[in-house]
Amino acid sequence: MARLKISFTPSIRRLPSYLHIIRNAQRNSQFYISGTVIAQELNLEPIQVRKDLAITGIIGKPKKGYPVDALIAAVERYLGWDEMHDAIVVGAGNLGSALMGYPEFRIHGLHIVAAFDTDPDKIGKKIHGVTVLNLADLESTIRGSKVDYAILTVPSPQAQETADTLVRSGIRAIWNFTNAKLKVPDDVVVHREDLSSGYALLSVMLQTRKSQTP
Amino acid sequence: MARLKISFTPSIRRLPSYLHIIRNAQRNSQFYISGTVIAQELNLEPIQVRKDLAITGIIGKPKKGYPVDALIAAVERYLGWDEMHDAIVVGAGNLGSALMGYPEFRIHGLHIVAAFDTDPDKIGKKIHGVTVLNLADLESTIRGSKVDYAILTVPSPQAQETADTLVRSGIRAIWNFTNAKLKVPDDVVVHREDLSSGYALLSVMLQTRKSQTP
DNA sequence: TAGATTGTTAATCGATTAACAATC
DNA sequence: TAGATTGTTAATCGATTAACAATC
Repeated sequence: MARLKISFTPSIRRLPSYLHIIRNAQRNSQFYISGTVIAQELNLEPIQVRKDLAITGIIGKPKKGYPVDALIAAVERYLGWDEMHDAIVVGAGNLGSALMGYPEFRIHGLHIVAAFDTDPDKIGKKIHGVTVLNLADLESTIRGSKVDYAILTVPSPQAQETADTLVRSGIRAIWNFTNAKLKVPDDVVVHREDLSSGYALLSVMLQTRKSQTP
Repeated sequence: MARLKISFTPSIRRLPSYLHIIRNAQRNSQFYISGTVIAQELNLEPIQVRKDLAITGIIGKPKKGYPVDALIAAVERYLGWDEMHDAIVVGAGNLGSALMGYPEFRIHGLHIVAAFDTDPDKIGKKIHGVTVLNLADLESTIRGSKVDYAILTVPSPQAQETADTLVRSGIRAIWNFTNAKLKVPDDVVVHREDLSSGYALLSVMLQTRKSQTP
């Protein structure tokens, strides 16, 4: 079970932040934006921004910076955000519901077409415009469709079982918000989003900062 | 505006996952757990797990592994999760509401004592057991209290303004779920949680995997 | 005992940062 | 033109991995 190793992981993770700033520049009718400016907005080093943007293939102009429209296109292209991808939310609980209503996903090409849950009170209802279907019907509904992404927000103990169903249904990518480490075939990609890890970092930062202020 | 640099950032981010596995071992009445076993569960290298656990100060026993109870205590201690910390949620929208109902936070010492919003329909109501108060009253309510954390889930355009209020109110740590890069004094720590960065990674993984399957 | 696992010290790897020539 | 900014090549830094003696 060899896991896929992605090069430039930290750079890829920074690209969405850059994109946000570049889009703001576009909204302000700027034609060029320099790596220096992007770096300033994010408290990063300009050289890091330039290196990161280089992986998208964009070519900047000395003295002016990067052409805004072309840069947005290059970043979106690199991230695969230039095309719409259908997604389903599996588990229409608190977090799943919040993600259905998260407007930014649409901007990034993620189109949530349905949600699935086992709760009879939720099945048939709409949450943030997304219809909740019976989880038991997942395979028959999704199989053969062009849904690429599953956003997995079921309770952790059900995560593996649900992931198995997703794989059988032809899902290619699972965004795993549960605590479970999922076992999936090699041609299915999984990214686990761990909210606790960010909290751990903040917690250690707070302790460090506290002890520095005597 | 020097930003705090935390050493061992990747290690700290992995600790919550370890903790989850070690807790399971405890539930199964195991007295010892080896780094090898933890590594297997998470598809990591055993040496990485040992190095990570070493920063918590725990001492293992050759052949047996780490004593489960002591290991949990050491990790929690290191993360500052051995004591309860009061937190507020600022912005009781979809995401904010979901986080109020996220049961894992309590296990990790995070106690959400109140939420704040500007929406008159929400003020006075309870969401997942948490009372929503008027955002206008934030400073007077929080000032002088022992609330350490603010979970910031307001719309991005209001983020900086709200953060300023939080700082004036004596908040020490901000968990920033908005797109805004916050400007805060040096004695306030901020961690920005960027859901888009995880999605970017998954998206690039999907493309890479696709192109490998011809 | 034999062998699994630890912790330490060293080697490797990859990401960040620095230096600087090219250029608009 | 002068100077800001790019892209490239090299140096540094930190994290991961390897090797291995110690040990229960």
